[in-house]
Amino acid sequence: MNLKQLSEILNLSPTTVSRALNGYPEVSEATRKRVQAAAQAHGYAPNTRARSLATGRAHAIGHVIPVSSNHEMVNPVFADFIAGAGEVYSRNGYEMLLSVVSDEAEADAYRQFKVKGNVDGIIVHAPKMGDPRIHLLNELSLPFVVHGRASEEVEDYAWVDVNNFHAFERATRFLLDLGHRRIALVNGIETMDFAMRRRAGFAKAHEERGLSYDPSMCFADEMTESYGHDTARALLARGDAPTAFLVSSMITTIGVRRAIEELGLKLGRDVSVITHDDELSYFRNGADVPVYTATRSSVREAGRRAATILLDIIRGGDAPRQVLLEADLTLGQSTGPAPDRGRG
Amino acid sequence: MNLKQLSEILNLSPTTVSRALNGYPEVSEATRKRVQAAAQAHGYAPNTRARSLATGRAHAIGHVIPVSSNHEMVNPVFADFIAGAGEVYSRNGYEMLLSVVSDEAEADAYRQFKVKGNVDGIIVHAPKMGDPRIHLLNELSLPFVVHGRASEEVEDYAWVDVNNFHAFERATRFLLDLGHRRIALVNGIETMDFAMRRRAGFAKAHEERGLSYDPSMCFADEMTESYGHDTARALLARGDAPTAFLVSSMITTIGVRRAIEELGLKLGRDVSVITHDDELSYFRNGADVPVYTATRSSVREAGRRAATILLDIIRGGDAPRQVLLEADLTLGQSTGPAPDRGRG
DNA sequence: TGGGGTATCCAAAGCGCTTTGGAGATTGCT
DNA sequence: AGCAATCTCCAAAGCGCTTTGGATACCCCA
Repeated sequence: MNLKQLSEILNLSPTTVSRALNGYPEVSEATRKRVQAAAQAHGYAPNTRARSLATGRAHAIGHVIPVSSNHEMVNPVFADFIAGAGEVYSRNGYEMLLSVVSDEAEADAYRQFKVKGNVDGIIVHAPKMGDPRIHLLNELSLPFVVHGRASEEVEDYAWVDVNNFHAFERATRFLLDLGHRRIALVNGIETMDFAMRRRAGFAKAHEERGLSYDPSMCFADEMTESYGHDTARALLARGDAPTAFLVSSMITTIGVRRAIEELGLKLGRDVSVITHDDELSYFRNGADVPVYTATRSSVREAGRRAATILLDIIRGGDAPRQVLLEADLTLGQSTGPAPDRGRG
Repeated sequence: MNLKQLSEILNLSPTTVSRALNGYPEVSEATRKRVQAAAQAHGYAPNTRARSLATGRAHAIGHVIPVSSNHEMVNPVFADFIAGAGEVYSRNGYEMLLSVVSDEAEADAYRQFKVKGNVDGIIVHAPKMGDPRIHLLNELSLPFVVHGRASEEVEDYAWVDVNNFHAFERATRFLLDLGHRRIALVNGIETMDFAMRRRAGFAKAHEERGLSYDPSMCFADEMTESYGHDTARALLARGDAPTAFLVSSMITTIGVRRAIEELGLKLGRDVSVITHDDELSYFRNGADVPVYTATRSSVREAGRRAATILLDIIRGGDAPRQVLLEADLTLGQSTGPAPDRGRG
């Protein structure tokens, strides 16, 4: 069933049917109703490709998912981010185009999107410091929103980010307040912008109290479970073992926890842990009392916000282009006062 | 830059340029080279929408991601499955269209794909027993591959599945061999086909030894971490606590582990656990010696296989349409002989 | 009655590509 | 040399839709 066939059934021209369906005023309410009813009855919906070609708008948003070439890891937050963004897209009649691409090919993926004209805008994931993609996309004049920010970037661009600096600054302060002085930072790869900011917050909290931290207790890698385990295991074997961990992801925290338990230590008593919690749907941080003390911010909500901004840009709206979300610091069972010196 | 402009630069007709680029034989090798070079130089790539309209092939595959309406959960295996499928798509010049949709709206999402003509095929996720989508898609005559199977379905269809029955049968046998007699099954929702099959395998292993299992030790729910925790916590408090757990997902197993440790029990000694391991990229099951004894099957590989089959169907190929992957049973540190009766 | 305004509908062009059905140039063969 | 076969290339139609620029019919008022 296409437009022409439907119009023949109705004894109308394709023009009128198209206008009726798209809400143009040049058609009487009576015929509009008639057309809508017929479209419904025959299960007609305009062919996306034809409409896109005619209007020049793809009604689709592109997401480029980078797969790190070394570990072939897919960041687990993508699923939830995409779920959030997807909600907004469907509600607005947009489609989501996913491109799974290895790191190096990413820039080219954006160019392809532009040249092939199959998206109206793009969401940029996982920006690195001074990420070149921002310049590239501005140059291509393809609307985009970044999930995160790219420091050192001077150009103007739209973004949705969590205040990672502030979150980790607060978390660190909290641990210092509890008397912890040897705090390990188990961070993401620090070319990633969020990781760099978290580290800066961690450092700032020490500085402002005139304390210094041990760089040999700061780690940066892809946030897998085994990374958390192996790092914690090694650290806890040291003579000057840390009394607290600040961990950048729930998954990695699971590994840290495993190490702690293997050594017969008790979480929240012998060792304190604060994690960053993206509120992944399958990994809620406890029900009544959270299991982990955590800096918390919903990545799904971030997805919604980013999508909303992008659609607004495409429509030429004037909503704010930059959203900085503050993370909650929720108190859970994984933190406690620093144990007496006697232990170490 | 479009076809016409490029052809003007080259002093050729659009026809010739199109043919040169698409490898038709009606054009000399010399001009083909010239055309390709020019396309490269000017960064030309055909407009997807126009090409789709002309050829009637969308060069895109649709994935419908259902978001369960009650818990708003996104299955964490999707990310890895999609990464696997995405690889195959990009390699073959296909795009991936994602539709995030609540359970109820799913059937309609497929109809829309068909009517709007923006995909050439569909991957069906998370089939339920006797899933109506299979009949629907056959009726729509839209090529599709199911990730999993739908028992009670008599129609013919393409699928890629893990032998869930066999995997859980073997795992159960293994626990029985170790002397375990009270085994808890912490399963996914049992309207899901895979969950039902796993339960059947679990039952079969008992039966064939003339043993019976306690239905009050069988659970079925969305596979979150807290589900695993709360279930194990409750079970271990019982007088007839299980000595072993068979768990349907790594995430849920993390919760089970947490419960075990909270109670001061030792995994692999006091309580044995076997999990199903989808080989999620961020959650590798240990390095040298696996942490968990597990039935293991790469969901990413399943994604690759499913995508490959789908493209073959679309091209009218004749590769096998049904792939049953056997899961490995890998021995890890989470299982051991059943503890003496004395303990309970 | 007749001219201007308004409401309603339509014909045709065009979006950028592929593809059918030739046309012209070149070659091979007798 | 002359004709058919073969190489190259091209004009034009068409994919299904939107949109510009009318055309027609109807109404109101002088």
